[in-house]
Amino acid sequence: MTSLSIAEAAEQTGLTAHTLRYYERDGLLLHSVERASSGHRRYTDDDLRWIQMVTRLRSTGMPIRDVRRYAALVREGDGNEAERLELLLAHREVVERQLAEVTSHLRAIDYKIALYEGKLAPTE
Amino acid sequence: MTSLSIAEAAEQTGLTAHTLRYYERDGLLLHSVERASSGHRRYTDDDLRWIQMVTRLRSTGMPIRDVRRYAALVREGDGNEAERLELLLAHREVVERQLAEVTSHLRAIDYKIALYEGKLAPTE
DNA sequence: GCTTGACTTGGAGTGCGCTCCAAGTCGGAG
DNA sequence: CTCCGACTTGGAGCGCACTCCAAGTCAAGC
Repeated sequence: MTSLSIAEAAEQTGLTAHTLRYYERDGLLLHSVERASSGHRRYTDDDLRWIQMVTRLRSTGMPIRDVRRYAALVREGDGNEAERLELLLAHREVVERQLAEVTSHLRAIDYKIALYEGKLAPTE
Repeated sequence: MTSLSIAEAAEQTGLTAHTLRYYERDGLLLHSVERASSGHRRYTDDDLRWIQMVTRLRSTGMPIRDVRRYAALVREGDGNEAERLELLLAHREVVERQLAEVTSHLRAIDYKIALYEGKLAPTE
């Protein structure tokens, strides 16, 4: 089991050290990250795996507040899987609606782009 | 040519009256909206069409600042189509990268969802 | 033993995109 | 003439998600 400094964890996860501390403070992680005798954080593989899940939720647009709720459910342990599932399904719906909206707006923008390209090609 | 009050324009565009004023102040519109003798804004069809384009750019994630740049180019009139095209193409790239990222993260979340569903179905 | 560099903390600051407030104006209904 | 409701303005405030700062600690190298 490797154990990484905050800088290494930042590199691995694509987050900044600032953000890693912020997530921990804000209750997005399952528990406080272990410390070396120096007091420096040491990230385990499990930590990184969870942070990856957090990153997935965040970069699909889930608000910090909801990630915290999800983390709290997982922290509680077995017995609330239905609730976790509900939360994920609700999020999934939001994301899909959003994807559809962005896609349709992008098509309209593509149409505009085609106009400009058509306008550019013939005229000198 | 119809001409709408700010409340009606808000309803039509899905924005709030606050946001419509804010966009105008911030230079996202092509020109100041016309006024009735009372001083109240009157939105024309052209205004609404442009606001729709702004909405498309915004809801695909283009920052206000870039929408303002695009509006400035259009305001300038003929001659900078290449620049407008460049801006739209750059935006398009960003959006597509983002769509791809969100989609792939969503797949990972779907996998998690499947786990929970599988866990729920068999056990009682 | 001193310096260096990577870390620690609480708390303040930032950027974005609205969102709202207070005070005022206007046109029309009663 | 008075009231109402829809609007006007400049400017303040807000929520979100970081992002940074100052001051301090620690381990290792010279």
